Amino acid sequence: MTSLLDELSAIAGEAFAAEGYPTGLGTVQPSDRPDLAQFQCNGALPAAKIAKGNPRAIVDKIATRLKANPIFSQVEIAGPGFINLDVSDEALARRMGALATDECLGAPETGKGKTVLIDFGGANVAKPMHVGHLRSSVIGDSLQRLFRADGWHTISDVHLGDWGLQMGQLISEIGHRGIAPIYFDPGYTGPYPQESPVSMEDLEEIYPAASAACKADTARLQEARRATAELQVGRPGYRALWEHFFKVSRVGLEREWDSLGAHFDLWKGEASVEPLIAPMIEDLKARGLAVESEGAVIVPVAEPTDKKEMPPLILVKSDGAVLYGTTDLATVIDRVKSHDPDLILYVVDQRQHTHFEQVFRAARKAGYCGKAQLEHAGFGTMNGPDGKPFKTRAGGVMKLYDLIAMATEEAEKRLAEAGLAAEYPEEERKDIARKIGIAALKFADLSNHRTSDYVFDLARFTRFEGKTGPYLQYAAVRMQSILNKADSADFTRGERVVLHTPEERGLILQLLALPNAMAGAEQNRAPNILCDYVFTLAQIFSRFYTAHHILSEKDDALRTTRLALVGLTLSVLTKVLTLLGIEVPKRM
RNA sequence: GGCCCCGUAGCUCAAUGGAUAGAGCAACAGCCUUCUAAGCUGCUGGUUGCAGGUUCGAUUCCUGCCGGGGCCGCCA
Repeated sequence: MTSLLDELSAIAGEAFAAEGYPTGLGTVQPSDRPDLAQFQCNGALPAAKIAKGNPRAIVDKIATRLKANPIFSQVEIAGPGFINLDVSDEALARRMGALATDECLGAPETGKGKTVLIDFGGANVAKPMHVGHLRSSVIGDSLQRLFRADGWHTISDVHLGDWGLQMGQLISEIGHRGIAPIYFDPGYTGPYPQESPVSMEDLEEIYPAASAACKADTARLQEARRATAELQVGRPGYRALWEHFFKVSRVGLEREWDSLGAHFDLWKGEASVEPLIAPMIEDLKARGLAVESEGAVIVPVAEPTDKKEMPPLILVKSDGAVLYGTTDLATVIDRVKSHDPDLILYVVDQRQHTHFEQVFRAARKAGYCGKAQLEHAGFGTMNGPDGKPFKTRAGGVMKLYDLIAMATEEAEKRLAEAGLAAEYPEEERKDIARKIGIAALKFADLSNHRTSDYVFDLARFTRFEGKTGPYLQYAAVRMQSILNKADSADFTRGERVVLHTPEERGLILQLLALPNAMAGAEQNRAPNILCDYVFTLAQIFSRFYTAHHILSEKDDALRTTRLALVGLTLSVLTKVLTLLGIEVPKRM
């Protein structure tokens, strides 16, 4: 089903076309002046520019045509050439009926027949997830949900960091400690033990130690580089160790993402494309796209029109090891071959923008993209109160697990303060607190523009008042509570509604705007548009709720209409929260 | 040094080139014997960093400057 806004735009577009102007000028948008009208169309102004005519004369003609359409209850000319529009109550009620019976609640079908592959999560093997992984996980998962809801075929891939220098650092550190000598014995070729010589907890301790050792001692760094290169050319003992790292890490990572509610279709990593790398480099060399330079193999990607200097993409280092740019490029080949996507979206820190620009250019030059558009959807950092990237009090990196625990604890505090859930079973209260904590983190993260940094403030994020996740959950719970009571009283929810008041009209208009919010969020890869939409919906609902008492309403027609509005609002609210990855408890 | 992003109310943040730049928090004045007082109504708060330019119209596009962050060939 097309959205109300699209229908109005089409009507206005026809009017412009009939006067000899481009259809696109008919774009109708919600009015900037709700006191004057519900909608506005500004197309007459650019039309006047095209025709070099007087906007007023054009707008008169367009308005006359629009007035002939009974969908409008008001068509007025205002200002330099704006057209203010109101839609009739009958048309709104009809639209609402259609919305209520539509399972998708009017979701746009922008992705019909198209495939998007989303690369997010950003985690590495052997490293615990920390606060830096929150944004990629939360934004990526939300985009995945949104694209799917808009009709796209979506494929998500964690694309684990499992093939670079950090692997060599781990291996050489384990060698130094003599934990598992069998993997380092050049004379031994297997089979290697089934059981991992190191646990996730071991890795969490070993990796920082290895990293520090390499930083302090260049000999150790050389050793780690050598181990990396040997792993990549397939030394059996190292490969066997690597397998253990991957398996052990995956268990821990899955647990973390489960608690965040983020899921991946594919658990591939940099190493998955290892077999593709050598042929790819051969191919690039053969075609003269890759060249040797200072002992390394590079792909120059600078273009004459560049204003900024664009360093080449380094495929093979002078020590023979490959880099993440190499695996990223090979991954494009793999993804195009396996899924033939229309779009590959990389939800990765904004600071890696240049890196992706290099990889994308190399992929295009080599013709590896198929029909896929490659796009980096970067994001800003989560900062502490000092405006610098978030740290623990001690100045270290906070683990994601600890962050979630902190949020849950804060949520429990808030519940106690508000006197909510006090008499519920312990287990249920814990579950509610967990859902609130996650909602607080996610909504705070997603409601900021993707590309901007934001300040972490847990006390603010977990409030039940204001623009927060917990507030929206509470709003949903209370709507559900009204509906439960209505069911107990055997009240029916109307199918045909009769709109009478400004509060009812305001609510229905916002409900009907859902498809546009979804389309806008998709187009800009911007979940904050959904956050704005859903918060505004809750505000408008509050106004409606305050103005009209529902369960005590004596007039059956009024009560059924209003119950229908409550039901529909709850459906839309829940749906948008789901797109944001936020769960609503049954009660609070 | 070069390049990229950002600079909006006291604070945290929004705003496809369009009317009077909006929310939340904070402050102030009202509103609960009624569906969970989650809020609602009203009020206060701005030279959109500065200076130019394009445009009928600029927070938005262009140029310069100031301030903050980031990136800049063998880490990811």
